[in-house]
Amino acid sequence: MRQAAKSKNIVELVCDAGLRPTRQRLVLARLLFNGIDRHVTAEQLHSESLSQGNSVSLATVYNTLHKFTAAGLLRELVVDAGRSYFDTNASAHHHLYFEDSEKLSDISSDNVTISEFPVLPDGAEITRIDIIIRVKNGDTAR
Amino acid sequence: MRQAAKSKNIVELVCDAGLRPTRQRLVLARLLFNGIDRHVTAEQLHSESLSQGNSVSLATVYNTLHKFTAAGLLRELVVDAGRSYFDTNASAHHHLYFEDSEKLSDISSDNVTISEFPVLPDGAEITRIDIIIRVKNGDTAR
DNA sequence: AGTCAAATTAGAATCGTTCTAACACAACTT
DNA sequence: AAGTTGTGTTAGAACGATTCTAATTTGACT
Repeated sequence: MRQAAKSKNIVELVCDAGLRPTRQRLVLARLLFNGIDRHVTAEQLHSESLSQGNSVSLATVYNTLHKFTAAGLLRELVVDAGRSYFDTNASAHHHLYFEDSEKLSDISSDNVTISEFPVLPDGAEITRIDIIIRVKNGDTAR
Repeated sequence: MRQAAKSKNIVELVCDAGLRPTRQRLVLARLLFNGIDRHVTAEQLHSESLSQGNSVSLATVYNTLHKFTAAGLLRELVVDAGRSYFDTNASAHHHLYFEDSEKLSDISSDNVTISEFPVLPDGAEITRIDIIIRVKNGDTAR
């Protein structure tokens, strides 16, 4: 369980990921890892940092999201054509997707069990299992 | 089980979907519903019809794929950001995604069981469950 | 044949994302 | 504290998939 709430920890978080703790990365990391799990798009995160007065270019937002993802701090997920969400919960779990509001909510993998696993081709290695339960109507969680 | 192999059936297939059997739609339907389940992108289908001498504009390919999807003949699925696949198997089933070759292969839903279903918010209604098992290495199953 | 809505089209427009190449900065030297 | 070097940031251009627009064509029904 990650609990990177205080600023000092944010610097460590970024450094531990093998990344230089630049102003931009710290701004973004603070927005992302504030203790609450989030599902953000690059554009969202960009406008959040701008509206709080911390200018970061969109290119940097993308670069940083990808670096964080490569470092295992984030998980990228695709739900809709033409838009990526970045999930601050990088551990194994699944998703509920509210089609109306285009919001995501986590499902613990404890709540889902896959039995009778399909046979994989020789040499194949599973990198990830994504389960998305698409829902319409109903309140947006979060 | 759909078995729309012969041309006559193709006309019916399109008409039964409530769509006018135009030349373009028949060309595309013939490519799509030839008896073998396929996972195609719009661009792929477009170039297939061109290379067999049947000109169809890309816009029409998109229009048609969406009409067919709305009619329940196809199922759209997103695996990668920025690209939609259309699956000619519209019934409930799941997918294996070969990251190296960017190909998909079906998994019967009989092979996967979800137990301990998560509790949904009030009023929520499941429209679909997508399970994608991402695989690297291993042969591409067609 | 004539009408009219529906379908098709080329090309422009849009959207999210990535690229480019110039500039700035952090960290390490001395 | 200045110099160097490689890494990070940036604005804006470029990109690829998809959608839109407005004009034209077609199919189906008088």
